Amino acid sequence: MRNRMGSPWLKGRLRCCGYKITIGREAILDVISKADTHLSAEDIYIKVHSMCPNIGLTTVYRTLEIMVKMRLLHKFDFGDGRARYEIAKSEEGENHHHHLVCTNCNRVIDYNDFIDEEVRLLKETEKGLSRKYNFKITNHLIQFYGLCEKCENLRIKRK
Amino acid sequence: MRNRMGSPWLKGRLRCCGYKITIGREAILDVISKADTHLSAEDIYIKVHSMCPNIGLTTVYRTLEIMVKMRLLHKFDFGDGRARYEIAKSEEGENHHHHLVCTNCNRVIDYNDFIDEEVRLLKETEKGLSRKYNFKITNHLIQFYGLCEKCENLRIKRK
DNA sequence: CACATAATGAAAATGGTTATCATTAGTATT
DNA sequence: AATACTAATGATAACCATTTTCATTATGTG
Repeated sequence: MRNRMGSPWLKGRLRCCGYKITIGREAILDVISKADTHLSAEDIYIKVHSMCPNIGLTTVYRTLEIMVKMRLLHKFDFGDGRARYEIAKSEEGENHHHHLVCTNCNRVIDYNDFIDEEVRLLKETEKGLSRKYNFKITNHLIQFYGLCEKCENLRIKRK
Repeated sequence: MRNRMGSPWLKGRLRCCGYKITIGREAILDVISKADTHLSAEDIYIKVHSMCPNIGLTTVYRTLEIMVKMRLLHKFDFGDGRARYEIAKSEEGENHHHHLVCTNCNRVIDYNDFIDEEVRLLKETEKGLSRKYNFKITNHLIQFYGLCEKCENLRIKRK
């Protein structure tokens, strides 16, 4: 588990989607799957670049795009002006979580309490929505917004 | 209901938050509350500008920011590279809805089926999360992603 | 009515993301 | 292994939504 470089699993996924297998793609997925926070494209670039200095920011963006499309990654907007990425595990898996986003400092807390019931309800809703709107649902997003402990304490009325 | 310009309600809200009352702010809220789609800052600017030509894009951005902060508006990211805004009605109100977002063409469908049960569960979850993470929750976001009817039909395997 | 200061508009700057294009590197076929 | 076809790449520039700056104007208070 320490080093997934050369993961045959990723190779298979890339190949069967018609994509080529490259060091860059392996390195990028490796970095994201090891991360414990939500990395931005630049965060990922810096980490990947330190291992493979011949991988540019452009490639990072392109790779992120295809991996989101392949549903290997989730892309989030937490309101700080840049996209953030995390590994997409199965929706019932132990890794599945939702987010609490502080609207003041943009801190993000992952939670997986209450997830089971949320997911159960979402599945129901999905079924109904798919039928009614002829919409093929592949993913959902739940986020709560508010003030984290710190920001609530030093709450500022204006600005 | 046709013309809310000069709404004493907005005046009160602005005043009690320490903001001044200006034509621009009234016009901007007026445009958004009459809109039936999710407008971007530029959309709003164009509409407001046609009525009050002396209101600039900068002011629109600044006004949107404070109105989101005052929770008069909700700000959304539907993945097309610009923020979109809608009037924030009460969460139990008849206007409350969630979104279905097409990841291919970025079309957004508002739905309010199943909302009641979703909202009920969210309230529960909120309570638990607030307590556990000491987080003051003010808002939530639920979105489903997938392919709308049209895009699913002309589905393209790659790119 | 005058004053303090918030709000504004025009213009420039910012910064995340995308497009361009010449070069490199996978992969399937010999 | 060598070839050929084409996807992938990196450097650079372009893009474009949003913010910042700053001098000017307008609002609310005393």
